[in-house]
Amino acid sequence: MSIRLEKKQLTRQSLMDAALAWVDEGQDFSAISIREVAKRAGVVPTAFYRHFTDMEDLALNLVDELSIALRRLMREARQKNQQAGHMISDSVRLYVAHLLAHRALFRFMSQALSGGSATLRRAVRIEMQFFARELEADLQAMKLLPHLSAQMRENISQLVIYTVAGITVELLDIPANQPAQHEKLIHKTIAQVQVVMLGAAHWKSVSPVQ
Amino acid sequence: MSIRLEKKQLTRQSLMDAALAWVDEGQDFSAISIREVAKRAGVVPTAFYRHFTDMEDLALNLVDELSIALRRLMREARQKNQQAGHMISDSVRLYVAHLLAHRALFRFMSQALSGGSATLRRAVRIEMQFFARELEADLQAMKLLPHLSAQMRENISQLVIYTVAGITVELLDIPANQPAQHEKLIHKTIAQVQVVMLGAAHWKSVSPVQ
DNA sequence: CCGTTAAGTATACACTTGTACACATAAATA
DNA sequence: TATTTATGTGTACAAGTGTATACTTAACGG
Repeated sequence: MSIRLEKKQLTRQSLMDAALAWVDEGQDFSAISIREVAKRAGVVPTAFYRHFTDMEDLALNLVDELSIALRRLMREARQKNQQAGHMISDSVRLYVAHLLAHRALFRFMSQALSGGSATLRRAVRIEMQFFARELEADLQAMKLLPHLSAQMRENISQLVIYTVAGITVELLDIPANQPAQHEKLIHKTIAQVQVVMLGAAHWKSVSPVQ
Repeated sequence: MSIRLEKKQLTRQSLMDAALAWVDEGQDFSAISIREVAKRAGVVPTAFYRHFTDMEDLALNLVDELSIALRRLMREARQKNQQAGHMISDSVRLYVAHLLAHRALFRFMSQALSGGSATLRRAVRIEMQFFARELEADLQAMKLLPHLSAQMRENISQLVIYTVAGITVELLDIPANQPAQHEKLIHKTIAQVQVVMLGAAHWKSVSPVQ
């Protein structure tokens, strides 16, 4: 890459990192200003416009980073869980590890899911849908829940995502130095996902429980 | 109530309504200013301080309104579903009805759950926990899932809440005039809750699915 | 090597923001 | 009825905001 582009990418990343750092401090993404993000990136306010038109524009680029993080997570999960005896608990633990390694990014995600502009919300939603579809594909590949329709399997996958989204919000509010509380949450979530999979295994198109 | 207090409550409510209206327009709660909320309430900026110290203070009072709405929802659910053949689907439908009747309040809730200040997040979380505990109490009263420990029943209740939280975010992004899409989501959610309850019914302390 | 280009700077302007302070006025109280 | 009190007003100011415009200067391409 040319020197000029390289430098450009550098400040661009500084700007995005500055916004993420703000979120990581517990501040709301929608409450940061262009000037503030520029200041923290060590750059003059107007330089911001060389990279993004808007804070929303920057946010959409953060979604791309999120996307990469999620894909990496999935790849790693597939490598580790191929023969699988503790598939669910391993996956949840792996997710939590990634979550803690990218706190700011996941915080941004859960904020953008219900805050932010309509387009931003949509972008995050699409990422989560993609994640759910991949999960469905894995279930199919592993010949799990073969008695269910593909649609129902995707529905189940989405349910698992929602469950995991629940732990996400809770974990992000626990200080990083409280592993005991982390463990509690993890166990709870593992049980929840297991209940979901157990229910799916017994599902027969029309459930006896209504 | 004295005339003075009555008038005070009136402008107080105007301020809270103005903030909710802002959220209902799709704007972020954390992005509204004291001046803006005062303007929309038809009152001078400094009058705001006669009622709230902060926007966060106002937000915490909105949580109280939310709390009332949730309690009303639970009471109604109990009255309607006593003998119950379609308990799950009826409950989900009732929830969606309340959600649509108080769009702004639920939007505020889902924003505050992951956005906002730590205390605000905590306040909303506590409301949801309360909701989950009530659900557990109902399960117990109806002698549903009697083979589970109280803790596991609460865990299941929380799982149901998360599931419903999922539909909440999705529903709020569908224009109000698209009942067909609403129906789709409702059916999906009903199925999800049924899967959860089915899994809970088959749960035997250590799940065969791992 | 030298003119061109584009990333970052400097300055400027019109707004909006939170909040302090002194004030008006209607309700409460004595 | 006279006095006090509290809700809402009007004005003011320093600080922060988005963004337009003209600029420097280092890398690029012929």
